[in-house]
Amino acid sequence: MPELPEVETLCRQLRREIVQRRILETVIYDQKLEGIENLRGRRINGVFRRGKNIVLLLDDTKEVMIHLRMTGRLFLSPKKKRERHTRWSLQMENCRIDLVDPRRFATVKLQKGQIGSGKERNDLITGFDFKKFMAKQAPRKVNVKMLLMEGKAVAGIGNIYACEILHRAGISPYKKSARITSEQWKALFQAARRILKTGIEKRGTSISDWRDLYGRQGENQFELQVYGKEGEKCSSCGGIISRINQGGRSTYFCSGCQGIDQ
DNA sequence: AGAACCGCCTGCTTGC
DNA sequence: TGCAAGCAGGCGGTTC
Repeated sequence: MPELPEVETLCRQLRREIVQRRILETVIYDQKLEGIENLRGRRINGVFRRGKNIVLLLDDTKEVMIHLRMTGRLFLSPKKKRERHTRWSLQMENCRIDLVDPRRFATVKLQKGQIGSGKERNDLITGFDFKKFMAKQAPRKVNVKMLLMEGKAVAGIGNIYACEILHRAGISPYKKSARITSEQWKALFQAARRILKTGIEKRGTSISDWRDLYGRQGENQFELQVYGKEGEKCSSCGGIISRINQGGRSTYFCSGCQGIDQ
């Protein structure tokens, strides 16, 4: 599932391919996406990431915001036939970019440009306001795992990276946010930055169907310590990794390294 | 207001 | 082998 490192990977690759290029045509293949205006004739002035959104800045002050949700992928498709489950297509003057999404959760929105409104400062890679986090988010009653996955609290973190971050930080997923000290939060965010940066360097986690713009697998799946490893031995302490359910989602953790803290 | 839950989707895995 | 049930999960919306 595309999380911050996967989306960042796509943004970097897209930047190389389509910035300053003109759009010849956009095509909708899924009724769910009907209503997206045809962007014919506009130029792409920039590509950047906002949380897990990919933002294409257009030359008319508007922007296209793409969210891949779970199974969405963007492929550079030189001349090939459309892949199965192609939902939307961006025909550029130099290439074609296809949005492929088997489960149809992905969204594409055309909206007024919000550049300069990146005031949230809740992104651990592009700018994080620790004081604001400590004031607004840290005192909450939700457990730390679910807080990490809330886009408004911390941008871009989904299930895989949340599990990996907590393992690296040595914090139990059960731990209530309000019971974590400022020092512990600092250490947690330091661990988070390391995990996310490695994810970006490895071009994402291809544990199931993630592929980059060129259809290549990432390599971060080889870095995972707990996610998807129920019953396996923890590489740090030799304990057995467990899987629990939190908010309807699987959490993987090592009680040896992270404690129980229910 | 904040926390918890629901529904959107489809392909793959599991169990009988 | 075949078919149904179970599972995966981000996030906006709804309910408690």
